[in-house]
Amino acid sequence: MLSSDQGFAFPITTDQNYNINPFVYNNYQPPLQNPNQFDHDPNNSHISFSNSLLSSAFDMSNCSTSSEVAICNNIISSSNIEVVKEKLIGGGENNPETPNSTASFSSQEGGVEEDSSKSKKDLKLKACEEGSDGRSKNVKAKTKEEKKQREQRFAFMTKSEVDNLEDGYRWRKYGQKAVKNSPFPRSYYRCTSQKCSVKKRIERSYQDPSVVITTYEGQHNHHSPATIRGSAAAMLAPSYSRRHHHFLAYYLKKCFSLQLMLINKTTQIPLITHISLNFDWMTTVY
DNA sequence: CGTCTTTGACCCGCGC
DNA sequence: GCGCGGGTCAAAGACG
Ligand SMILES: [Zn+2]
Repeated sequence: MLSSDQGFAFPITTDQNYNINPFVYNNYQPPLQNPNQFDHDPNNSHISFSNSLLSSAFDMSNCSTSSEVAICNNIISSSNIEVVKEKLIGGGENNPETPNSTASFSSQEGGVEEDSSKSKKDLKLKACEEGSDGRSKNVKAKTKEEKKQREQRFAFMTKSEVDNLEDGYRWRKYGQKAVKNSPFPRSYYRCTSQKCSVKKRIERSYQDPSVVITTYEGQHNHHSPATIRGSAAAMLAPSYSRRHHHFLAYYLKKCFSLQLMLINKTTQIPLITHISLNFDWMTTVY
């Protein structure tokens, strides 16, 4: 009974230029359009979320579980990290114009599940049960019809020199493979928590070596381990964000349900993600 | 000695 | 069937 099964996911479609184009489905409404809510602050060298974003991020009072927020502009900008660009986008994976939400799950072969954004009512929890037993790999991979991954996934790009970005959890690397058409390998990590099957993979962008693409799959069924030695306030401090920017980006995005498009500055190829709202982590912050 | 990384083997779905 | 590519396993190492 993993509680982590409530979101479904999607499709990571691939094309020749990008190999990540994930949509994460969670029963939420279409995003609000508040382009001005988050302004890039050039004066803040560490992290460029506006104060309004940060304050609301850590003040749940005005955040219901169904709210969604759109982020425009750069999210993070610092000397060594930068979410390249985000814009409110529309549904179609191929057509960023129309603002709408999860409708575009698109394409997926696996997509039995999804009734798109509106009919969220019938979440089919059964979807991803297989994960329970991590060990016995053999044939038990039944769940036939459901076959492969149903785990919620999302990815985002960060500009960073280091591959190993801090995100508050402990990971065990279980594989590394060469990426086609890329000089950089992709690393596979699994959460070290016993019953948690969350995975992530990290790779450097095909052509822009300064960009790291991190893809998370699944939801943690536990709190962040070290929940970082510190308080929320500490986490927001510049010195903290400098070291854990990735962590912050991860949670801030998790915090709000977002639909955003990341555009690689050099290639202009969008990366579209839809991220779910989740405040679970906050209980561990204090 | 526990924990995490390395790395080739293996598995599996898919297209030819 | 075969090969390829993505994903995972697990034995052996590295490390503290
Ligand atoms: Zn976990």
